[in-house]
Amino acid sequence: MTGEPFGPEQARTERLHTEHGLERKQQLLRAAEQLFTHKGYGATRISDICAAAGVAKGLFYWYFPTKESLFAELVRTMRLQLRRAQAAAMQPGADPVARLRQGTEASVRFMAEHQTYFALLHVERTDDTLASVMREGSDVYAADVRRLIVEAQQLGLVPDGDPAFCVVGVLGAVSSFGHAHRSGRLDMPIDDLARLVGEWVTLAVAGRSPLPATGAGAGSP
Amino acid sequence: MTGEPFGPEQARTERLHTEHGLERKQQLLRAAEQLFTHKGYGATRISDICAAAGVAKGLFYWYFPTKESLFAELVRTMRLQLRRAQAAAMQPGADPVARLRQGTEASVRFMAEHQTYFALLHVERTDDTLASVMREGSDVYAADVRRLIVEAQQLGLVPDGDPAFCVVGVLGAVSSFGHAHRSGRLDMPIDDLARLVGEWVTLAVAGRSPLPATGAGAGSP
Amino acid sequence: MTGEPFGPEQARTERLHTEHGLERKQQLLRAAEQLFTHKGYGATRISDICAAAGVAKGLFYWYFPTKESLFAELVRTMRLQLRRAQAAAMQPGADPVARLRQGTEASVRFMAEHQTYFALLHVERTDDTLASVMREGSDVYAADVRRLIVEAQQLGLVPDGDPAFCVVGVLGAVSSFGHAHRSGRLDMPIDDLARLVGEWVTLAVAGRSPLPATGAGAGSP
Amino acid sequence: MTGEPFGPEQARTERLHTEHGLERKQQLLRAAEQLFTHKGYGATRISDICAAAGVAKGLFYWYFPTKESLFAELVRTMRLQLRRAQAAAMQPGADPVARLRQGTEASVRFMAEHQTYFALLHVERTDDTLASVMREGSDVYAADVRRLIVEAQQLGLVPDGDPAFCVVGVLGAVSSFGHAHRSGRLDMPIDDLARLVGEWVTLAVAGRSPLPATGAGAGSP
DNA sequence: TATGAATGAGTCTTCATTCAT
DNA sequence: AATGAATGAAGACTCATTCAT
Repeated sequence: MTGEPFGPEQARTERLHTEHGLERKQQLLRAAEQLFTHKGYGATRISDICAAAGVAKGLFYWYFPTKESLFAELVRTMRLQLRRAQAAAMQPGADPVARLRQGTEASVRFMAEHQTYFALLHVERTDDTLASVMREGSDVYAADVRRLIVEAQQLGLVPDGDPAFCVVGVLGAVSSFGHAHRSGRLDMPIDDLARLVGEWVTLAVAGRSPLPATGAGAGSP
Repeated sequence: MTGEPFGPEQARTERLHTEHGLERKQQLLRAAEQLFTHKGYGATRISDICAAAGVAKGLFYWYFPTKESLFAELVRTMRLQLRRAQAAAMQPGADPVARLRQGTEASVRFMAEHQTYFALLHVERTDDTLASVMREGSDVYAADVRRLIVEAQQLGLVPDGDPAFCVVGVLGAVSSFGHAHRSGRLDMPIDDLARLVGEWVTLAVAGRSPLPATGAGAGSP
Repeated sequence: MTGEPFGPEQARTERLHTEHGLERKQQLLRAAEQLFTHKGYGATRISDICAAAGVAKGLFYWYFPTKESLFAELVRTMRLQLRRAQAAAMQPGADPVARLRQGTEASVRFMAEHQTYFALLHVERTDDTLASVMREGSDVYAADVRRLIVEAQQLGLVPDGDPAFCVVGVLGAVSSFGHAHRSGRLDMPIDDLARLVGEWVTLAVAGRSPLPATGAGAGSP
Repeated sequence: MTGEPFGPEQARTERLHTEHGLERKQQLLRAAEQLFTHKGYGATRISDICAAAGVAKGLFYWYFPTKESLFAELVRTMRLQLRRAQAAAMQPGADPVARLRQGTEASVRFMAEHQTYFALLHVERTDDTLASVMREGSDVYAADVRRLIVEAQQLGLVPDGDPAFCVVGVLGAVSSFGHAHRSGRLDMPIDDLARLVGEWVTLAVAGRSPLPATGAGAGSP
C-alpha cells in the first residue's frame, strides 16, 4: 500500500530529507569540516561532531550511516564547489596556460575560504575506502589540469613530455602553499598568494612568466 | 657510534642498551618505518610492529616508553640521514642556487630510498606532540633552504621578496613529487625525476633554467 | 466484537480505537508475527515492524506502550485462537484420550497455519516479563491437557502416575514436531503429520494405538 | 627469523594457550554457560561474562575473537561431551531399539548435569552464523538417532516409514523433558525421569515397552 | 492520528599500556 | 631482556522510546 515494506536498503541511502533536515545535515557537515581540519579525521570523534553541532550523538546516524560516509560526502561536496570556482575563474577564450593560471588562482582562493579540502587530501591512509574517496577527489582535479596541459602542448605553449609531471607539480603547489597558508607559515594576503602561486605554476609549467612585461621570478610581488 | 650529536635528546635518561639490545631496537624501528609508510601512523598497531619485528608485544616498552616516542625517534633519525645526504650532494664552492638544486635532487633521491620520511610528514595531526615532532623535522629542512635563498638574494641570484614563499615552494615540490612517485602516479626513473624536480625548483625560484644549453625534460623551455 | 472475554486484560486502561485504528493495530500485529517468527523477538526491531506494516515508527507507540506489550498481546491472541481451535476439534461425548488426540491434531494444524505461536514459546528468555507472558501461554494449554489426563486416569484409560510427565510429553511433541515441520526438516503433508502426532501422543500416554485396525504410519505397531 | 611476521591470521584462530591460559578460557566458558542458560544468548552481555569470571572486559578478546565464537566453542564442546556420554551408555551388543533407549537415558542424564546444552539449542535465531552452529549440534545427534532407527527398521524392530518422524520425536522428547526438568515443572528424580523418557521413546518408536513384563504406559514407574 | 526527527543509555570491540613471571 | 596475559579507557554504532508538529 505505502510501498514495499521490505524494500531494498537503497531507500535508506538516500533518505528524503525535509528542508529542516537538510539544514541539520549541513550543521553536521560543517562541524565535521572544522574538526577534521583541526584534529584530523581519525582523531575526530563522532561525539565531537555532534557536540559541535549541538545535537545528540544518536542523531548522527539518522543523517549518515557511517563516519566514513560523512567524510565521503564532504569530499564530494567540496570537489564540486572547487570545480565550480575553477570554472568560473577561467576565461573561455583564453589560451590553456592562462586558463591554468586562472584555475590555479581560483584554487588557492577556494582553499583559503574552505581550508578543509586540501587538509582532507592529506588525511591519513587508514582505510581503502577513505583512500578511494580521496583519490576520487584529486583525480578529477588532476584530469582537468592534464587536459589543459595537453591542449597547451598541442598549441606549442608547453614543451612536450609526460604531462603527469606537470600535473603533479600544479596540484602539489596548490596543496603545499595552501597548507602553509593555513598553518600560518606563510603570512601573506590571499590575493598576493594566489597571484604568486599562479605565476609559480605558469613559470614552472610553461617556462615563461604570465605577466608579459615583468621579468620577475617567484617571490616578487 | 652512539656519539652522534643528537644534542638535547641525549639528555633524556636513555636506557643503556647492549649491542644486542641496539639491534633489537633497530628491528623495531625498521618494522615501524615500513608499517607507518603503508598504513599510516594511526592505523599501525603496536602489536603489528612487534609482530613484524618478531618480538613479543611487551618488549616494545623496554625500548620505547611510548608509541609516540618511537615515532619521534624515527623522524629524528631520518632527519639526520636526509641532512647528511643533502650535505654530501651540495658542492662547497657552488653558488646558492646551484646548491639548492643539488640539495633538492639529493632529497628526491633520499625519498626514493627511504620512502618513509615524507610520508611521516603527511601523517595525520592527531596530537600536538606528534605535530611538534613533525614540525621539528620539516623546520630544519626549511631553515636550510631559507638560508640558501637569502644568501642567493644577497648575491642577486634570486629576486627579493619573502623567502618563505620560496621555501614552501621547494619543500612542497619535493614532498609532492615524492608522494606521487611513491604512489605510482609518476612512473619515471628516479634519476630523471630528481633532475626534473631540481630544474623545476630552480626555474621557479630563480626564474632561470639551471642547465643553460639543454632543452631537456618537461618544465624546461 | 470487542466483547470477547479477555477477562482481566480488559481492565487495563486500553485506548478506545476506532475501526480504522483497529485495522492499523492488526497490521502491526501481523507484521510483528511474521518478523518474530523469522528473526526472533530480540532481533526484530520496532522499525522493522513499522516498515513491514507501512506506518511511521512513531505510530507504534500510539497502539502499544512497549515492544513487550505487543508481544504479550500477540501471545494472548494466539492462545485464544488455539484454544478455540482445540475446543472445536474435541468431540463433546468422546472419552478423554480421544479428546486429547483430537486436540493434539488440532494443535498441530493450528501451528501449521499460524506458524508463529510455538516459535514464540521458543523465544529467548531475556526478561522476566517476557518469560511470564510466555508461561502464561503454555500454562493454559498445559492445564487443559492435565485435566484430560486426570480425567482419563479416573476412568482407568491411562495408568496412574504424575500427570505432569504426560503433560510435558504432549506439549513437547506438539512443539517439537511443529518446529521441525516449520523448519522443513519434516517434509510431510500437514494432515499426515497431525494424525501421526496424534497417534504418537496417544500411544505414549495411553499405551495403545488410537486407531485399532490400521497399520499406517511410523510409530504404529 | 622467528617465523613469518605477517603470517596468516590462522595463527590467531588457534592461539597456543598455556595451562594457565586454558584455565582462564574455561572460566570464561563456564561463566558464559551459566549466563546463557539463565538469561539467554542475546541478553547476556560480554561484560556480564567477564564479571562472572572475575576478569577485565578486554581479556575476553584475548581468548575469543567474538561473542559468537565463544558460543560456537561452547556448543561444540557440549556436543562432544554428550556424544561421549551416549556412546558410553549404549551396550555394543544390544539391538538398535535398546541402544536408542540407552542413549536417550544418557542424554537426559547429561542434560540434567549440563543444563545448558539444550537451552542453547533453544536459543533465538538471530544470526545465520549462530543458527548453523546450533544446527551442527543437533544434526549430529539427529544423524545418530536416524542410523539406529534405520538399523532397527532393517531388523524389523520398527515399522517402516520416514525415519525423520521418529528422529524428531526422540530429539523433541529429550529436549522437552529436559527443559521441563530444568524449569522445575517436572519435580522428579533424574533417574526416574531418564527411565521414563527412555520408555516413552521406545514405546512411541517401536510400539512396545522396553521392559518385557510390564504393560505399563508412560507415567508408571 | 500520524510523522519522522531527536535522544541517550547501552553494547561490542580495539588497543596502548602495565605487570607478574 | 623477554614473554604474553591482563587492564580499562575510549570509540563507533544500535535501538527503544519520546517529542514537536
